Amino acid sequence: MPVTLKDIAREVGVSVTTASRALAGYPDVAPTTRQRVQQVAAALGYVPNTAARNLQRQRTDTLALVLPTTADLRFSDPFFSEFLSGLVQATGEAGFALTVATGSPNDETATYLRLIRSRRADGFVLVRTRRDDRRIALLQEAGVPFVSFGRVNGTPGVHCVDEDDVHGIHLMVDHLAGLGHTRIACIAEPTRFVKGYHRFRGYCLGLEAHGLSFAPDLVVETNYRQRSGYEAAQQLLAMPEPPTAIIACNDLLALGALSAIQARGLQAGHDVSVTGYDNIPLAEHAQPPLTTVDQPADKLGTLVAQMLTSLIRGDPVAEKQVILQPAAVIRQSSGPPPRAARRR
Amino acid sequence: MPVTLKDIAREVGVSVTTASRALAGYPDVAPTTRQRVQQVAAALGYVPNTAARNLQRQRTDTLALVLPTTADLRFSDPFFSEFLSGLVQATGEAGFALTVATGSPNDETATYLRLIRSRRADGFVLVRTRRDDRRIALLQEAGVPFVSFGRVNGTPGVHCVDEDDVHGIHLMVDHLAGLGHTRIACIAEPTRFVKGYHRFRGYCLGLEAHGLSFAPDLVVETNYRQRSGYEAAQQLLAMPEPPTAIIACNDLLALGALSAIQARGLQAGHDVSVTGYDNIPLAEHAQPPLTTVDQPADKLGTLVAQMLTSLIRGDPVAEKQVILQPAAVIRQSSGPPPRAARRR
DNA sequence: AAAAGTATCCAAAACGTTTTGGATACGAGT
DNA sequence: ACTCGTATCCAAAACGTTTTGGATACTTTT
Repeated sequence: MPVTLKDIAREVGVSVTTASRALAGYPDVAPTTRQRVQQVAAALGYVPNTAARNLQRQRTDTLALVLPTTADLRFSDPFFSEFLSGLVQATGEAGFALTVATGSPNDETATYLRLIRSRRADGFVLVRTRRDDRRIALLQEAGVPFVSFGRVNGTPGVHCVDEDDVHGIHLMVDHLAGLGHTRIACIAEPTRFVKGYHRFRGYCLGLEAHGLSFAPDLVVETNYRQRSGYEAAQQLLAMPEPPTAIIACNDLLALGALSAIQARGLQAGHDVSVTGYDNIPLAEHAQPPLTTVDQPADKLGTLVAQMLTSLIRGDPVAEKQVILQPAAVIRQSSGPPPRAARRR
Repeated sequence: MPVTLKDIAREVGVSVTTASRALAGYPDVAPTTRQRVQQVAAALGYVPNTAARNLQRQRTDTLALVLPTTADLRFSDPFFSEFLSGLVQATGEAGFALTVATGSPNDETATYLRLIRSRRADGFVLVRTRRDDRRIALLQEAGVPFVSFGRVNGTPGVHCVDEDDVHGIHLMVDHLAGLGHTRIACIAEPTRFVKGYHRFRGYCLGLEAHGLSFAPDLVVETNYRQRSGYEAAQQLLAMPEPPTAIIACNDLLALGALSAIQARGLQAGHDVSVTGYDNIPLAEHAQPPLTTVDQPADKLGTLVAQMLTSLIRGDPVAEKQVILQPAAVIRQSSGPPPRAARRR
């Protein structure tokens, strides 16, 4: 039922070769012939069979994204869906398709190997990159192009897109220290992930820059979920000498922290300051509106897609590492420390 | 570089046919031969070339999902990312791949036609289904299997998965009416979408069931964004005789409404009640925690994937329409109307 | 008039898999 | 000795496209 090149060739009275070359724009086909071929192709609604084309061309014009799916890293982050949105959009605009697969972390290598060997995709998008990430060596050895969302430092020559998380959190420390806070806690993402690690480092470096001492009990390393932010904040607030400010390493954690603060009868932004990271749409409408660091999710997705498709095409890629500079978004969840705390 | 059947055949000293049939489990290959083939295949890390296999089999074992991307329908809904998570997971478990494309609404038909004609996918997942949806006729005519998330009533024989939105919103009306509210507003999603339409109908039917009159000025039809919920609530609260309860047709809208209420110095759940829909993870940690209707996003995604893969395989599908029954989740954003209002 | 160039076309091969339709060899049944 | 079944194998075709390496006819140059 589907119309093939053969149908067009028959209809026009020309060979399959000529039909193919006419549509592909080769110069060795007469203008009138080309026109007739194009006309018939359009009339019949011809679209090349992807499998046949992929087989012959030895490429698929497809990017692959493997979603990390584990119980504790649930995939409900609004940041991620905007990232995906940008990724899909730019992928399509570059004439590529995107296939999304899933692989549990235990057979992660197998998932990637299968995708590579089956030639299902020409390149890979890496997300949730870890500091020691087996996927990188795997893809490099296989010689498959890939772009990581999240900096990769150890290995040279890795293409990646990221925002400067260290600087981003540093901005929050600057902001809070500037307001007079001295006991600043941190609800950290897992530091085995590069972004979580850099955010935590930004916290440490920020404290140092302001001459504040690092107190291990003011740091709670947790996962990405809002509930964890809630629990971590509860724990921090229950301390004998609780922090006056909490830097949460993403907005969901921060929203959880806000919730914990209010559940305790305290006023966020007054009794305790809270900051987040990502500036998801919800942050603006939180109660109180959340001070955070802007991370333009869909733009980052777009950049990843553009870099990866360029890489695959062999187009020159200006920068191997594109690191966006973050901007602070100051809202009402942060304010000066309460007087009682200031007196200490 | 990639290892093919030919490599295995040469290594084992057998024909390509036999190698293929050995791996495919045909009975006409000697046990010892099969074993050697399997062994060599495993040793060489053989994975069939997808393009070649698809071309020959005339199917792709792939599902397609076209993301709706427009300015006002931004794709940052946490509900959706969980839906996608379930979809991807179940798709993979069924041995299918998922390709995600994007199509602006103006060339939507073209996007689908291209995907169909290029034989890129064996079936389609429809989301954001509209009441009058051209995609349905298109896919039916093309004879391509598809499953819609969101009921499709007009056309018979359409496979779909949904939650009973009418009933879900009805539950919220019941709840609010039971608390004594009589002026119940509605912030509706666009009613050209089936789910938005059914939710709005649930509101109307609910009012009717409780003998409450329908007031057009208590209804604001908007889009899916939180900001819109904020603005709609502002508008409702600015009325000379504002509603005592607001039914928002999804959680993001509800969160926006909560925000507007607090910005006005009112207390949600006390001065004005608010309910949402979807029970996204954020709802539980909102301030105050949001009364809403549970819609298990990842389960719905899973169901869609399972139904669609069964459909493609030709397996029997028990029910063409799987409609989950919703459950109310009562939290603190809803309470009895303030006394001043009750007196009226 | 022959040679060289140019414009236009196409048959056949190739991509890697699965399927079709036998072929071969061997032992059992007559 | 001959047929018949059975177990095991494989050459060739097919899927639909792109690419290779000419072929043909016509025009221009020498």
